[in-house]
Amino acid sequence: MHKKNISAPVIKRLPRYYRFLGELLDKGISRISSRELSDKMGFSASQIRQDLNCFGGFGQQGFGYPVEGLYNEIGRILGLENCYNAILIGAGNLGKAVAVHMSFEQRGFRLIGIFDNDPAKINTTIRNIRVFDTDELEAFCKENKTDAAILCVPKTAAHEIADRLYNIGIRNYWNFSHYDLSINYNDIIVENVHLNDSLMILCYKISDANDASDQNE
Amino acid sequence: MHKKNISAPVIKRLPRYYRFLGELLDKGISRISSRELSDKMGFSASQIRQDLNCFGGFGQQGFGYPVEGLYNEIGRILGLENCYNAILIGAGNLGKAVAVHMSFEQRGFRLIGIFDNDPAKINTTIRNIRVFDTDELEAFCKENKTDAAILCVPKTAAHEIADRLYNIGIRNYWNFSHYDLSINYNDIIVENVHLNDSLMILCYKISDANDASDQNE
DNA sequence: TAGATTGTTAATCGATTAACAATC
DNA sequence: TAGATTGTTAATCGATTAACAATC
Repeated sequence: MHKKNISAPVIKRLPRYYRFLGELLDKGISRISSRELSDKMGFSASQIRQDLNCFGGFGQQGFGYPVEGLYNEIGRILGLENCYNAILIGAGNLGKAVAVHMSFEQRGFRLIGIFDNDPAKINTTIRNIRVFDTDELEAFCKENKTDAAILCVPKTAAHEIADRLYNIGIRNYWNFSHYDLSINYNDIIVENVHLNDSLMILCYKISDANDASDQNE
Repeated sequence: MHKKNISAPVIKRLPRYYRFLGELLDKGISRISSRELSDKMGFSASQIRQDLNCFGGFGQQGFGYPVEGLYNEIGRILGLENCYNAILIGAGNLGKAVAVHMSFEQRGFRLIGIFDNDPAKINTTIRNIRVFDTDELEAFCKENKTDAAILCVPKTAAHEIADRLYNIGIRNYWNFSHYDLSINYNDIIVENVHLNDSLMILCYKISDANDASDQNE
């Protein structure tokens, strides 16, 4: 079902296709050509056809692609019909935002537990999910099948928590902490969200543009 | 000062260099070779030397790179000594997390105002910064030089807010909303943080790995 | 059928890796 | 000096774009 060895650039574009096709679907558009998609999304038509053909021939010569069929197909390729059990560690501002903000169920996940070591937070609920004491991590994961962990802890705590999660047997991570998990373990799957890095890149882009407009180099 | 036409892959790696060099500095390490950095960071030594040489010859043959000098140099390349005035729109969970969580001052920015249209939030303070009514956006930006906007509004509000910010003259955006700014304006600088996309990519990676271990294709 | 648009191969472009002379 | 490691050029690899035959 899944084709293998799809390159990282292609995979990164899939959610964007999914988003745009969803919008077209909402607008009631049922058919679209790679050329029209190109205009809307800013990828070249050639690249769109190449990308889609990694997974199969979803289009029809002379007519283009069926929006709904393609939308569903990409959802399936992404694996969104799954329901991976995820736990979130760190119920600070960021952890709370992630817990409340994300539509996990529409993205292939279910949030089954939140952990924190702040007594003021333990036993409260966020989005109807109980906040447990971090001490209970091992016991919880023994009782509840846990497929993935979301790391929203400060950098100082990340190393210890990561070791514990790894020892429990968790191998899939959504990592918001400033700690490079893949350096220490090589048999894990990590998707990083490094907000600091992102902000620094914005800073670079702005500074670079300013330098270019000031002609005095 | 800034070299021009640095490729996007190189720029994306800069914050990571900065982070690792900062750690070495904390540990009191004063000198490092591209080979050692390679082991720590997971980039090839060749790539590290290529990357750094985009900006200048910071190393010394036979000895390697001075950690502190290189750290400062990359900070300067990123433009972190700047102090761009930024406003944040949307004081929901995510906006609040971003406002509280980020060390703006160490990343070239200063957060000068937060905006929301929820009466319960207006005139409260987050991190000592006042939350203003979104209606006051134009007036505020007239009074206060505003270099960048951080968009933490829901998708439904993003389009209207983006138009208003653009009309005010703001051209630099840190975009957390699910709205593609660069489709509508072509003279702006945007750095996107699409959490939904990131979660879907994690879903793909997990599903893909599971398919590979189930041999039944 | 004629027009349109895909699927796919070939050409180009760019990024990464390898190699090595320069030099500390 | 000899050993080590950079800076930089050349070779390779991979991704994007262009082109066009297949076909709806």
